[in-house]
Amino acid sequence: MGRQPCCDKVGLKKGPWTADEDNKLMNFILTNGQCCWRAVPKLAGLLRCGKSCRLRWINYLRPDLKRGLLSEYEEKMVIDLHAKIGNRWSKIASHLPGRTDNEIKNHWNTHIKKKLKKMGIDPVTHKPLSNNATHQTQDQTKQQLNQPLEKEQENQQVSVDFDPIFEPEFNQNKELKKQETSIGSSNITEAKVEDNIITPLFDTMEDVINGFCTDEVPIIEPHEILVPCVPSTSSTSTCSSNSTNFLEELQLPDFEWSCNYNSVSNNNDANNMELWDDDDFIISLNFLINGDDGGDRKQVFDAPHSQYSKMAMDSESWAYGLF
DNA sequence: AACTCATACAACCGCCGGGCA
DNA sequence: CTGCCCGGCGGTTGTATGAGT
Repeated sequence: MGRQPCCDKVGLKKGPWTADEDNKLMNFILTNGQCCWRAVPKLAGLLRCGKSCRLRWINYLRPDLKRGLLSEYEEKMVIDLHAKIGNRWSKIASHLPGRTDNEIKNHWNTHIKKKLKKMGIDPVTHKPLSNNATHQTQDQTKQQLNQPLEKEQENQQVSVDFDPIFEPEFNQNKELKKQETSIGSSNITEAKVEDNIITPLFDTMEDVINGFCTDEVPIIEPHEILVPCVPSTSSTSTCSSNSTNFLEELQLPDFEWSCNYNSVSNNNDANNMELWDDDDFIISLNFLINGDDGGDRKQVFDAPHSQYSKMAMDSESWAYGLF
């Protein structure tokens, strides 16, 4: 007996999502939270399969997504992590807040792979390609790859000294892992070895992002979130103000960057790892909710309070892990 | 201006593993 | 223990866009 398809494919729409579909999905998730994805399309009035909805939300609609090309620093992190754990894009993505596995995977395939090859590094093994000519470029490569990092290290006064690409130790670890697993060790052993490989990352990156990992995002209780425009008697309600700083008013849970990190993020440097800035978020949100491309950004702020209330999460939404 | 090719990225597909009855 | 459901993951494909001729 064959496996049941994830959804009834007859009559379901495929291909690029329209603004209207995005709108419906966005509104549904923001109103009801993430629940059984299979039921989402029906409930949201979409002719899509649940899987497609999930993908769309995770890879495109999630408000906490970061946009634009990966910075050099993020790229470096991806390379480091790939060297440690291979094509485990979701794991890699979990170390880069605001980035999705799909995005990283695409970026790897389109940019980083080529870059590494050009630099004489095998993108699969992260070892120098066996070509004398390429050896000459190794030092340059190392310099180039480390440059942005070193630059940032100076700024951040942190040490990121573990570079698996050029650390023989890394390959030793890898070999060790292979050996242990090939001996017929249990999954537990494998997991332990993996942990050993991954652990040093936190020792180093910890200083950079203050130990942040999306796997370890502290759970924020619903009551801890202040949502503007939800009818409230609070005198501190920011609803009444006509401030244009929507995000400030929204007080969404934010990532806690280290002070050092924040200081870097404040630069207008391309290497920054910052989430959407207010404008990006507003434009996107406005577009999604109103079908407006942001030409009249004011619309969001002038919207009636009931419109903001779409953003209000009940406890259930949070229980489902929205955001 | 029209065409071709390359590139980037969104979306799909099939498989896997965890949870549950 | 078994089978099913569901979410998640990684590989692959499809499509839009830009660059080059």
